Amino acid sequence: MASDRTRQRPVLTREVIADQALAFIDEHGLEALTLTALGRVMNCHGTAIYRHFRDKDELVEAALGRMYEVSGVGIPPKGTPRQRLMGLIRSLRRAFAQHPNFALRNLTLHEERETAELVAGALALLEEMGLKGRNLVVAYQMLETYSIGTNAYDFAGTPEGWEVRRASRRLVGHPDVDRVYRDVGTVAKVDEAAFEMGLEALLDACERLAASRSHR
Amino acid sequence: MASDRTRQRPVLTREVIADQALAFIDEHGLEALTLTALGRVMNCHGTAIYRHFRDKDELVEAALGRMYEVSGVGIPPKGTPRQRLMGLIRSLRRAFAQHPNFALRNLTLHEERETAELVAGALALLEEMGLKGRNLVVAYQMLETYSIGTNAYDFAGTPEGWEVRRASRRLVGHPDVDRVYRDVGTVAKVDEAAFEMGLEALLDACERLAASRSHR
DNA sequence: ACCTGAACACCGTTCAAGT
DNA sequence: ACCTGAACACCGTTCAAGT
Repeated sequence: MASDRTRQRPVLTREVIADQALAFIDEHGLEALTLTALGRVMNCHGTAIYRHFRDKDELVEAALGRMYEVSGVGIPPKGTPRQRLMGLIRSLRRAFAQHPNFALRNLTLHEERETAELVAGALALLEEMGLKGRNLVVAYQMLETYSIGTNAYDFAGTPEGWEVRRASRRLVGHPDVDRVYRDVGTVAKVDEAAFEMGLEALLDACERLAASRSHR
Repeated sequence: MASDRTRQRPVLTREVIADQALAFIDEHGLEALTLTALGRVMNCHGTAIYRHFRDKDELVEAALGRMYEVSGVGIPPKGTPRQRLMGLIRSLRRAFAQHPNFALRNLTLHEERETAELVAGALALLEEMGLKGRNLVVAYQMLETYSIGTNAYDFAGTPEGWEVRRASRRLVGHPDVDRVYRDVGTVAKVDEAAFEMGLEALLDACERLAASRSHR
């Protein structure tokens, strides 16, 4: 119905721009995202973006929000509380595995409005596991910090960073380490095994805390 | 013995510049570190630094190295393997608590030559606990990722970020959470309790893994 | 109302020129 | 050998001018 759009430029709206920024960051990385570069991709002047976003930071935040949406981050509807909690944390990890260039950005804190319902859902699951009071808060914080922290460290700079981590490991000169890290593919596998092992251990700790009678 | 140094400028050497950069980052943050700003502090032209460092990244890396040194990061000489391992990880956490502006920088991987002996020491302690082969590598990776990841998430943007995290928590509207986060001081306390709880749980998992007969 | 183009302040980095 | 100063390319951001 649009009369004549000038040479295939999409309509500039917050969502369209955020999606383009998401694609750009996925392909070229966060450091490469420049307003003029993004404008070139969208067939518009880079400064036009300022009509829709206050500054670059707000744009990147919107792109991160879109990433959460398209990645299907959420709590699985079925299973025990523990299983559903692990499902949420694993869905977060999958999201950053697919969009590793957002891993670092997720560490700097902003007002999190969109994730508030995920937090509420996770808290409800921990309550179902028997946690309450200060124990509930500490357990939640432990899981959030573990999830965000490990995602950031494991995926920041991947896949190029795998070779760096592997080289650093072999520099140590330990025979067992040397054998495991013989090829680059094992770096991600070890990271994954370590993540799963840690996740199970932390949830064990949550269950133990729930079983203990001390709750402030 | 120096004949006449021009108005209190220290001799420009890698170590002196790195120390000044460390102090600057501690005070003003990593984003505020500009070569011209650092030059102003040191009474020299900003470009003079390029005589001693290849680029800004190399300078920041040197500052991070100095931070490790002055913070006394290391393995305590006495105790059980588990205690010594926890001592190392806690010393790392103390270092970033005192120098939070380095928390984010530690996530991007570089060739780690200086920390190689710490890695070797940690591996030796895990071996004393009975770990070997692939299990040893996975356990080590789990602890390293936990340490670096939690430090990054807990300290990036502190102390200003505490208020942001607290505001985000109260946004959820959960009564228990609301009560715990009544004042800002509790944010750091909850983070600390969560870190300790997770650390113990991960070391429990390492001991269990060592006790199991499956290795490799 | 929305976009363009020029402009501003500020980066990291290079390099010829000074001493 | 080491530092200075000018210069370059490139940022984010602002704003008057166009349509």
